[in-house]
This record gives sequence, C-alpha cells and structure tokens, in this order.
Amino acid sequence: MPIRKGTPLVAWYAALRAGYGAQSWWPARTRFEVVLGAILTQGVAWSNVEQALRALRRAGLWSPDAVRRASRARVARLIRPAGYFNQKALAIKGFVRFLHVRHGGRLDRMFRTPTPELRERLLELRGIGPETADAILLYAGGRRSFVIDAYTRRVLFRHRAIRGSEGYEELRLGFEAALPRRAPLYNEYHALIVRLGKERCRRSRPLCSGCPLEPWLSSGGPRK
DNA sequence: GCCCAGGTGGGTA
DNA sequence: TACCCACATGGG
Repeated sequence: MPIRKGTPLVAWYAALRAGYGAQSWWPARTRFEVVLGAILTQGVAWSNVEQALRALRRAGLWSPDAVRRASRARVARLIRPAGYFNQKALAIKGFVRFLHVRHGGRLDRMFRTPTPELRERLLELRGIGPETADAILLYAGGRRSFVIDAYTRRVLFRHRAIRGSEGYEELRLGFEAALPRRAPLYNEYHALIVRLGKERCRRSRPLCSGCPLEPWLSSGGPRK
C-alpha cells in the first residue's frame, strides 16, 4: 500500500516549518563529512556519530584520499564510538575506493554523474543502502532524492498515512510525487521530520501535545 | 541492567 | 514478500 491518498504532506511541511523554522541541514561543513556522517549514523544516535567524526578529524582522516591511504583496521578503531565499526569501516573504505577509481577521488567529479545512475552506483557499494545513498545524493550533492528514515516511517504511521509494511522506494516516490520537485524542499522537509522525531516521536512514550502536527491527530489519533 | 538510536546485508520459508 | 538475525557503542 502506498502513502494514503489525501495525506497532507504539503500542509504538514508548512506546519513543521512554521513550528520549528529552517533547520539548514546536514550538520556538516564539507561534502565528505556528509558522506561519513551518512554512513556512521546507520542505526545509532547522532551523539555517537559526533564522537567518531571527532576522532577521524583528530587523526587527520578528513579527506577521501587520507581515508583511502589509512588501513581499514585504523578506520575501524577510530570510528568505534559509532558502533558496528567493522561494517562501517568497510563501507567507508569501499566508498573512497570507488571515488578514487571512478572519479579521481573527487566528490565534485562524482556529482557530475546523472542522479539515477549515481544512485545505482552508490547502491552497489557494500554498506550503502537506500537511505544512505539518498542522504549522500541530497545533502552532499543537492540532488532531488527524498530521504526516508525511521522517523519518517514513524510519523506517517502515527498519523495513519501508512500501514507500516511499505517499502523504501514506495515511500520515497510517494513523497517525491506529492511535493514540488525541489532539492531544497526535500532537504528541509527531512530535516524537519528528524527534528520532530527527536523531540516528539520517539519509539517509546510518544509526545503529541504541542507537536506541530497535533491538529492532524484528531482525524484518527495515534494507533497506540 | 534495560531500552533505544537518522540501517544494511544475509538467511529462511 | 515477510519475517528473522548479526552487527556494537553510548546515553537515558
């Protein structure tokens, strides 16, 4: 089942934007830092990611080339605070290898690739799934690829806009079909969803009062 | 000590 | 498709 017909995704955006203001994401200073963060954040809290990013920076592993020259074991040791460090070290090394071989180690060259093709190439890499690929495309490359994450699913589910069994692509295409095709909008919308999720839509003890989307809860209310 | 956090990949039926 | 599980650390 796709996103329920008539789900006011545009109105929700307006309410979130009015309630929270501009989020100006992704929390990173360079495009490569976005890529690192996108991989490191898989399945963990952002506070863990910050510790791992600090360790990489302090160690001088702050460019694709520096990371490419470092051993996988060293990368793994540095990113240990982010959890799943062996798998994430493989993913990071795999990405910088791909970047080196296919694009001379330069992100600006990589982003000359047409979006659909680049998305496919990224998804072929070990440890880069749809959410990570879309985060790289949108937040490092400014491409129109909507990011679906656990918060997005939770917000949609609690507002009865999805059943919960929908696939990633279904939700991504659902958002992209419902919204004006503008990367800055995708960027801001996902950032606002994360803001909402962190503050109001955690898995346990969900808070509703004062939430920017509270007006829409009356049409059904949360499921549990 | 227990639950949870901005996923991914591999396996089974 | 629909589950299961491993992967691992840090904060509340």
